[in-house]
Amino acid sequence: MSDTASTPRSRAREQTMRDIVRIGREHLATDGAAALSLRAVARDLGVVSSAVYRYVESRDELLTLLVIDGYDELGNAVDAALAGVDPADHAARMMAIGRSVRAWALAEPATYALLFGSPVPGYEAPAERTTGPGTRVIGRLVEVWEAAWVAGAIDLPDESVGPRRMSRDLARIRREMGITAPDVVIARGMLAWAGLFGCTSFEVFGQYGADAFAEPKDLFEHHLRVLVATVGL
Amino acid sequence: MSDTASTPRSRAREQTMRDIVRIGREHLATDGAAALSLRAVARDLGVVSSAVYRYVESRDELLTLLVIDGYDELGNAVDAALAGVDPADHAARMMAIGRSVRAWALAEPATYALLFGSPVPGYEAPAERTTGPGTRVIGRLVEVWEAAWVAGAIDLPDESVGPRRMSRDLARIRREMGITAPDVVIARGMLAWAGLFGCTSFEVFGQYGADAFAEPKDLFEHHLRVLVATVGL
DNA sequence: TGACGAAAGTGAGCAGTGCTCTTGCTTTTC
DNA sequence: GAAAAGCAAGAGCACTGCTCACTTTCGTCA
Repeated sequence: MSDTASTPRSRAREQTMRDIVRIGREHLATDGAAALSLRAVARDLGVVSSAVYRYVESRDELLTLLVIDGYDELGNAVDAALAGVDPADHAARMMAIGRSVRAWALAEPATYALLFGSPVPGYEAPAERTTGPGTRVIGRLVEVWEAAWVAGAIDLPDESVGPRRMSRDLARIRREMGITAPDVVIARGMLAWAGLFGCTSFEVFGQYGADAFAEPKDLFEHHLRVLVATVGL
Repeated sequence: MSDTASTPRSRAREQTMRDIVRIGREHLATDGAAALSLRAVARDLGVVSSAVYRYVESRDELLTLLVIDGYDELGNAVDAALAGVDPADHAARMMAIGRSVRAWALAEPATYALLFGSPVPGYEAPAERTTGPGTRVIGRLVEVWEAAWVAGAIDLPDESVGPRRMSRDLARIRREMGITAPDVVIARGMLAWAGLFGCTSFEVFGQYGADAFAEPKDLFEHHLRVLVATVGL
């Protein structure tokens, strides 16, 4: 691709791109998404503001780069956490995913907010560039659930989860993701997914109240255990 | 208080305040929180920008007014939904709360994002003015759980939910809220609360994917049922 | 009734923002 | 070595939050 060209100019260009993303991440962490300013990035880069537009089309484009960067980092954190867990211990794997999501969110609250908080007004992440890295976490979760289902480790009542039109949607999802787990596993898995991010968001965004808990991790661990049970593990 | 004074001038002032909040809400709905501009509000109000500062201290102050307004509206929506439900049918009451939260969030996504999404950068809602209206929904939920507990309608294992320090925190919460339900009810209730907002946020913020479900309400209903079961109802 | 004083509204101005465009300069390529 | 492409600069436009000196309006009280 472009990095094989490696002319001096293209190498300088890529270095500048990396610098821009790096400085953008710093500003994101310190000032938040809406305060992200291309002019400020340009100042830190030691360059006049208009020069940045040679590299980044717009402020929204920079946000998109940071979104992709954030999804990648979160995905790497989850993968790293999974590396040390027995592939056959499905509950432990789901717990590891949950813990690593929470830990990463607390470590990078601004980036977490950019990915999972309210959308930045007037900005919409271009799906074709963000859905790939954006689905890594749920992808890993689905892998765990599917493996557990195949291994017969999921204990759930074989209940109907909704009207037929919903089963059709779930069947399509099953087909697209190439899994075999039944409706109830997928539906409850999505609840666990939303619950995981609900708990994480409440903690990161301070919805529980300033210091209601001396050790919020205790509460999260309990919630995570219940969520694991919710999917029948 | 001040509305009893009712001098002509104070009445005009209050009307202007209402207009500012109304226009602010309109802009919030159409453009989002970060795009909320005092100058634009002033234009719609038919007044020069600096005049608005006679009524509102700053842009953040306006955001605070909108936050309070939003919490009030959500609280009213929940109360209205509860009005028609049998007080003894605890599960139905919890379902009603959940449905009304979701419905209001879908009807007012921008306000919902302001309340429960990522915090607006550089802005922090002053707790002393927002915690009151901000706790109405969780307050109603706690009422339902407590009533169900007292009525013996909650079926949960009497399990330990975490280390002793967590029980201390839960005991403090129990005391402050004047309830009697045990740790597991409170802890699982908080999970249900976070789960409710996790599901709602995923739907409002489009995390499920553009149109993965023909009728997202089906999925939400299923999730709500599971959440109700999570608290033992 | 008329004068006074407080409140409301004005407009200029500062510092910041995103973004565009022209103008020079440097590097790559032919 | 000349042409083409890439890069940085700086001016400029329209917008933002917010302040301040100023004028107008209006309620109250003598």
